[in-house]
Amino acid sequence: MQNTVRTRYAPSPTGYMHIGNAKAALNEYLTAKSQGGAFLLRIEDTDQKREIAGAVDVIYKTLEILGIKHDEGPDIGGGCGPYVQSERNAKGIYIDAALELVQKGKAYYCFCSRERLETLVREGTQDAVSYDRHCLGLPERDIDERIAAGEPYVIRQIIPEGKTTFTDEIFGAITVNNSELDDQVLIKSDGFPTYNFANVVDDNAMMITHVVRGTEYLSSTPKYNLLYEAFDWKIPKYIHVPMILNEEGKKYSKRSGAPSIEDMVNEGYLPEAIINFIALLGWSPADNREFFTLKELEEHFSISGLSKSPSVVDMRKLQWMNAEYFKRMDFERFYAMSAPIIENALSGAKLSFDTHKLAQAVQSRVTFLNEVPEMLDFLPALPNYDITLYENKKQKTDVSIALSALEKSIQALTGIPAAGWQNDRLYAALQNLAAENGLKNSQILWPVRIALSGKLSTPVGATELLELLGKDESLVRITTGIESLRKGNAS
RNA sequence: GGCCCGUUGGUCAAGUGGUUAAGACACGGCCCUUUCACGGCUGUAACAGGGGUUCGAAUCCCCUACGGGUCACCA
Repeated sequence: MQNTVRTRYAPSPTGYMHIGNAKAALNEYLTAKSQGGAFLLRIEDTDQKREIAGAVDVIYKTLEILGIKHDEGPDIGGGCGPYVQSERNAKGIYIDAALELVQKGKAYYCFCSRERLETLVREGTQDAVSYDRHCLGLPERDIDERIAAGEPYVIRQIIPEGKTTFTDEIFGAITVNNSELDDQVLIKSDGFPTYNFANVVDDNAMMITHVVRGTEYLSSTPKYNLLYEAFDWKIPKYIHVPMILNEEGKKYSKRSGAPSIEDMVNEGYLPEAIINFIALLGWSPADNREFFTLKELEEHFSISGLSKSPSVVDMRKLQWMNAEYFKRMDFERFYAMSAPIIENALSGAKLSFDTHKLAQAVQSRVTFLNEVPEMLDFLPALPNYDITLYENKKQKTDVSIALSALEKSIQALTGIPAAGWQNDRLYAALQNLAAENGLKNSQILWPVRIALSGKLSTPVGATELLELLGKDESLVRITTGIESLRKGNAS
């Protein structure tokens, strides 16, 4: 197949990956995969000062967690390697490219010191600096001598006069006056290429067809075009996607305390929920559907669904989605994930509980797995609780109703043999009890549930709790409840 | 400050000249074998403002406001 779509995620190894970074990778990935293309990973480590040890491994690991697989990259190779810019630089790829432009008269050596550069101020502004082409047109002999003498230099591209227009797949045609642009540095004095330059050289070498990146690159895109034009290379399609903002409306970033994907997963966010959630940020499917696996996204993603304006991350919606993913998960998988937690939470208990039943009870009401221990903490031992829990306006119960409800319940329950201690039968018995006494179901069931759990909320209802705790323990707890209600009433 | 981009409810968003301006999260109410939840039903809530163009504008044009991005030997 010719003209296959090729995209790349090209991070700098400067630390962990957060939602914003993951979204960037996902955009590249989906753009390729939705069109049957290839997705590659390239490491852009041209700034040695900012590099952080181990960051590349974090990138591999995060992408793996999320299920975003690259087809080519430093770890798996491919036809366009190496895929790490420092390695490419060692092979002279960038300097050769820059020299090619010097040869063509489209770039030049510049020996200006940083001190001199700082004295340059763009007219009409306070702080923007513009290079004055001081070194343009130096005699070749001078250049050779100064280089031979070891004087540091950079290589700059000559920005031609006129205007530059590029077309973005989302924003359309954008035109900028070249006078806005500086003679950009291609090769830094440390011999490394600048980001922009390396990016263009590599995207060309790696046959990247679609450049997907954040809108913060919109205003530097003319520089990219000028580079492609200077080399007479084919310009890729540009797709500038809106940025991801945090709750304060600022760019989602490490600086503002964005958590890493790894941390989020450790806290209990499911990778598939994260993927689903971030996919819907700044993009919407043609049919307004909300739930997608990564595979489904690959089929449904389309550039036309991308929006122009930035979107704010709403963690509550992510949490909702996480809970949805637990609910929709098949039980076997949920059981495998939750059973160890349930068993650990109950490890000190004298009673034994049916882990299977507890897992079922908990599955539909959990947002994070680490909530499970707290949900079940009343099972091993009845906690101390305040008798005000028995008061519930909506259920029309108060302390005195609760007391008589419990007294009547304990009689009715005592009569049920341990062998028939099952939810259906228990429910029927308590329902009868309510009917006989002219009470609402909830006026019996609420107090019973409180007495059994000592908590306002439990993962299961009153009669299921009875079954779970067993006859003996249930009667003990209800008796305890009666006693505390009597005391409370008396005082 | 120059240049570039954006602006539909608190948030995500549909919508591309004619709609009662979808849907989701969150929030409120009601219903349900009881709590929390699930589920079902339902409510509050939006086209930044002003001018045009048009029979008709969230949709097209202009201006203003606000927000963001960018102007590096950082990526």
